[in-house]
Order: sequence, then structure tokens, then C-alpha cells
Amino acid sequence: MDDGSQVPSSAPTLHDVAREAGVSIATASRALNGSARNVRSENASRVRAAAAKLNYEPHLSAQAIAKGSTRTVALVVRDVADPYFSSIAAGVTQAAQAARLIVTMAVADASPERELEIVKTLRGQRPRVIIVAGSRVDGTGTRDALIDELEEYRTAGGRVVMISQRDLPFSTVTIDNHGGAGRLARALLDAGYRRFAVFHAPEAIRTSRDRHDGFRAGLLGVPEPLAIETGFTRAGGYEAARRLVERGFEDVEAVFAVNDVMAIGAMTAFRDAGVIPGEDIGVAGFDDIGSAVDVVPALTSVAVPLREAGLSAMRLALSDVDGPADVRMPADVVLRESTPPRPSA
Amino acid sequence: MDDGSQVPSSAPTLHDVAREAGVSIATASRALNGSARNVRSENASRVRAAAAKLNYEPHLSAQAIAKGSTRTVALVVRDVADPYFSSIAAGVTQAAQAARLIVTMAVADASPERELEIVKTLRGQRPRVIIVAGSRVDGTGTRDALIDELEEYRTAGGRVVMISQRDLPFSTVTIDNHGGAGRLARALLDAGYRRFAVFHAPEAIRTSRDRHDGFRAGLLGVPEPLAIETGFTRAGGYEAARRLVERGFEDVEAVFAVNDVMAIGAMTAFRDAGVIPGEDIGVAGFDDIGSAVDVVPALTSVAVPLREAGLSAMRLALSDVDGPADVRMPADVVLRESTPPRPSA
DNA sequence: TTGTAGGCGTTATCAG
DNA sequence: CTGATAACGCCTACAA
Repeated sequence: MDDGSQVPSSAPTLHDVAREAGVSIATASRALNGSARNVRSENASRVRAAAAKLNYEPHLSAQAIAKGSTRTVALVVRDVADPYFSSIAAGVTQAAQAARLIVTMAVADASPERELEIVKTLRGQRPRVIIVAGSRVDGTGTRDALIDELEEYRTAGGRVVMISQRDLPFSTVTIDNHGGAGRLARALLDAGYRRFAVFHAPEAIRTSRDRHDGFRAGLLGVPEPLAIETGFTRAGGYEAARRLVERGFEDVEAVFAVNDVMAIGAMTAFRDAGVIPGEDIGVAGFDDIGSAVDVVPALTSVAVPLREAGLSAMRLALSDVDGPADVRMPADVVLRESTPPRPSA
Repeated sequence: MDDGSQVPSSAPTLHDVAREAGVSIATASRALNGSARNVRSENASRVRAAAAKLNYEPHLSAQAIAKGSTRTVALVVRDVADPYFSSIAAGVTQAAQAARLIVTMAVADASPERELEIVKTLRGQRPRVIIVAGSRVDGTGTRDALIDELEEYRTAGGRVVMISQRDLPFSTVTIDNHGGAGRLARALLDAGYRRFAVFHAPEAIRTSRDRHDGFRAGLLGVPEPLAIETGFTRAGGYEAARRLVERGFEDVEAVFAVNDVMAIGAMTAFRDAGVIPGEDIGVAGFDDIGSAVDVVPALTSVAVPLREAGLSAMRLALSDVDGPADVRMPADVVLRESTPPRPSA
């Protein structure tokens, strides 16, 4: 009646709960979260009842400043829509929710500058953890700035985990790119392939370089593969395949695209050009994303447990190791119809 | 020398900046963000210099409680790894970053209870906006609880936007599921198909039901399609196709799976059973996810601008309309090789 | 233009 | 076991 508040009354506070329960604000606080043992059980239930009645939810920001720490983990990815990153994100959020942590996500697009800027503003959140996923371009000046930024964050008490960015002074979850690609090379040799092309991204993209290098390292006693540089995306793969077809591909029996989306784009390009993948030319990728099995022919790839990588990253962040720790995710070859055994020439 | 702090000195505060610049805390605050006009430019630059030197970032939680509002957008999705949701998430984060907002993400898995719980704890963040994406099961008791929760949040000053959940008292971005499916039906009729099967999810999943209904509504003068209920996932599509093959499919010329991942799973199942999609049987999906064109035969689908939906959701949230507003995303048929024109019988 | 002081919603300390 | 009261880091009248 006399309340008359039609304005957006903001959410109830601890104060309201305490008043409703007829206790002090301190008691209410203790009953709700603190070492609850020290509050008379009758009062405790009064408080809980009041909280329930008012549908009270504690103000996380207020808690954060009072306690001096948040329950937030910040995740930086290059592109959420990319299955590679969204799988990692799924793993991270799963582990975070299990630990009752909130994950905030930022997208760095393709630019290292943006990534730096993001990490800067992320620090404002005072997250417990910052996880940076993504194959960052290295060699740029912003790289050092990024490291400084993260190191400062860490000395301020934060935890940093990198996914797939080795050689940085932080805990890292790495994918065995080099080894996996090497094993793929040998598997293809075993299947009878001898002459290869590699569709790779610019050297600055570490993941691409590692896979490319690993593949070449696995190749023994066969000619150096033809290297075609292109974008790290589906479109890149498509375009590289088209270039290969235009150039003529009599001297290549199979192509290795450094990731699956590129490989799938390449397969489509081949088909569009009348070249049948798996028949006229072998195709292999890396990552073993879900659609690898739905494509025709099913794509030979190297399986990387992306979701697991996200889980591991959180685990690494939460475990209280002192120095930077490393976890290496396996990468196992999965042969499928896109690279059928080839009668040795 | 006398400082002796080796412990994780926490991040610099405004206090530190002020001291470094030799001004009061208030002046520092004003120089950094407030109506900066009222501070002598010399002091202003001293403060900025000090902030830069200390690498100061304002504590967002502190700002939040001081100002009484955050710069956070909370996004609830069913599964980040699903391309449907990750595309929406990409749109949301893009728009949010443009508006200098932080997005926090929570994953509701498959359970409505979990969704309710999430929205509850989300309120603790006091986000400016809550966006709920995903085709929620309706008819459950938790549905009403969810609505209550969100309504309370809104009266407390928050903004709510639903994606793809019509008939709720909130602003909504809907996909034209019914219309799109109807147009697909007519396009298939035009292509000469007459007898259909529909792979759909349980009735409680609204999106599935709408697409199913829309498809039937578009069918004129042909027999009622065979309905096969299954899961809303790739595995569901696979399994439904296998069931169809086992049952015998002489009486069906094409199947409509209510989403692309189901359709793609179905195509793989057909192939595994020796049935060639696009030749022995037509297949169509819905969503037009990226891999629809990479699959063979390329999948006929209904294109839904998912990323745009995410952008629209943010726009809706930020625009200051009074009542719930609605935005409807178009859904356009894309015919591809999985449903080649069929010589009318 | 600047500084002082009070307040935001919690937690934590410290007497009662 | 409970209740004042002082933080936490920042913003913003209000006063100087």
C-alpha cells in the first residue's frame, strides 16, 4: 500500500535479508556463507528463509572487493565460431562450472594487438585465472608486450595458462603438433604415398609451422613436399587446392592440410574442379573435428582432444604448482577413406 | 630497500596512482574517467602518466559497486561446441565488445533445471543484460520458475533477451522456423518430391516442433509425411536414418531433418547402409551451418543468420524500448545437390 | 579546480 | 553466538 515503488527497485541486499530475518547484517552474512557453525541454528534458518523469500542473490562484485578475490576465469580465444576454439571453450566452461567459477570470454579476432588490448582490460576484472587459447602469431612486438602484461598479472597473484603456445614462461597445454604430424607422415608412407603437397599458413602461425615441420620430419627418403602457403581457414584450404589444380598436380599423390577446416575446404575445391578426393588425390587434415567423419570421403586426420585440452587448462590453473607446468595432449592419427591405401608404384 | 615485499603484491589501486601523481584520489579518479574537463590539464597528464607507469587498470568490481551497475552481459547457451550456439555466441560477443561490454558465458547442457540454476547465480553478477539462447523444452515446471526469475531480474533493472524462445514476456529474436520449413516443403514439391519422412526431436523441443509443423503446413495435396522421432543431435539423425532404412523406405522420396547436424548424421547413416543420399533418397536440413556445403552431396537447407541473431539480440538489449520487442530473422531455402530435381513420377 | 567524506554491498575483526 | 565497525577500491556530492 504505502510502498508505492514503481521504479526499478534494485535487487535485494544482505541488508534487506537481515532486516527481514530480524538479525544483524553480520549474522546474516555468516548464516549465508561464512563459517556457518557459529550461528544459532534457529537464526540460520530464519536467515535462509528470508533470503529465499526475497530471492536474494549476493552481489558478486561486492563479495569480490570485500574478499579481495573473484571467482572468475577469463578465456581469450581467436574465434568462438571456429570448432577448434569452441571445443576448447566447452572444456574450459565445463571445468569452470564444476569448480563454481564464472567464465568470461573475449574474442581476439585475428589481431595480436587486439589480444594485447583484451588482456589489459581483462586484468580489470581481477580474474583468478586467464587462459589464452589460440595459435598466436609470434615474432611481433606485441608478443613481448603480451608477455609483460601477463607476467605482471601473475605477480599480482593471478594464474596464467596458455593453450597451444609453447615457449612462454607460463603453464601451458600443448598439442603434440610436431609429433602428430610426423606420425601422420609415416602413416601415409605406410599407405603407399610418396609425393606430397602441404597446405600451410604463414610461418608466423606457430601451430601451422609445427605441423608442417613435423610432417616433413616424418618423411624419410621421399622428395621434399610441395609447400603451398595460404590462410589458416576453410577459405584458405579451398583456394590452395584450386591453385594446386591450376598448376597441375601430376607430381603429388596426397595433400596434407595443416588443419581440418582447410582440408575440408580443399576437398570441396577439388571436387568443384572435377578432381575426386580419395581417388585422384589423397587428402589429410589435422584436429579431427566432428565433421571429419561426415564428409565424403571421410577425412584422414590427427585427433586432438580439444575439449580435454580445455579441461586440462582449468585443472592446471587450479592446481597449485609453483613454476610453470606443462601438459601435453596426445595427437593420434586416424586413417580414413580420404587416404586409401595406395598400391605402391 | 625498505619495501621488502616479495609476496604477490596485488594490483595497483587508484590510491597508488594518486600518490604517484601527487594528487588526491578524487582527482585521479576524475582524470582517468570522470568528466575530465574539471581537472587541470597538467594534473590530468600527471595522473595518466602515473597510471601508465604503474600499469593501472581500474578494478571493475569496485567500479560496479560504486556506480551501481556493471558492464557485463551474461549469455546462456545449451552447448558452446554446437555450431548453432557458437555462431550465436560469436555474434553476441562481437556486438558486446563493440559496446565495450564484457560477456560471461554459461552452459546449460541439456537440462532445464541447470538453466534455472544458472540464471539464478547469474543474477549475482548483476549483469546489464541476460541473453538466453537455445530451444528450451517447454511444458516443464521449471519453465515458469525461469520466467519468474527473469522477470524479477528485469524489474530490478536488468534487460532480458531470448533467442528463439517465443511466447515469453521478453524481447525475443526469433528464427522463422515455421515459415522457413514451409518454404522448404514447397521448394521440394516444386522439385518433384511427393512423399516425405521427417526426422524430428521430441515435441517438447519447440524449435523442432515449429519446423515440423511448418513443413507439414507447406505440404499441399500430398500424403502426410512419415514422422520419426529422435534426438536433436547428429547421433539422433544417424539413428533415425538407420531405423528408416531397416523399416524400408520405398514410400519415401526425401527426408527432412529438422536441423543440419541431424541431416548430416542421417546422410552418413544412409551411406553406411549403402543408400546414396541425393540419389536413392533426398535429404534436407535446417540452419545452413558451414559444413552444409562441404558435405557430399551438398546439403539442401534453410539458411538462418545465426551470427546476425546474436548481434540482433545485443542490439535489442541495448536499445531502450519499453515493452518486449521482437525481431524475426529470415530463413531462406537453399537448394543443393542433396535434393536434385526429380522427374515427376 | 581540488580535496574531504560518505556510500555502494560484502566480509572480517573484535568486543560484548 | 552476535552485533557494531572497519575495511575493500572506487565514485561523487559537497565544501573549500
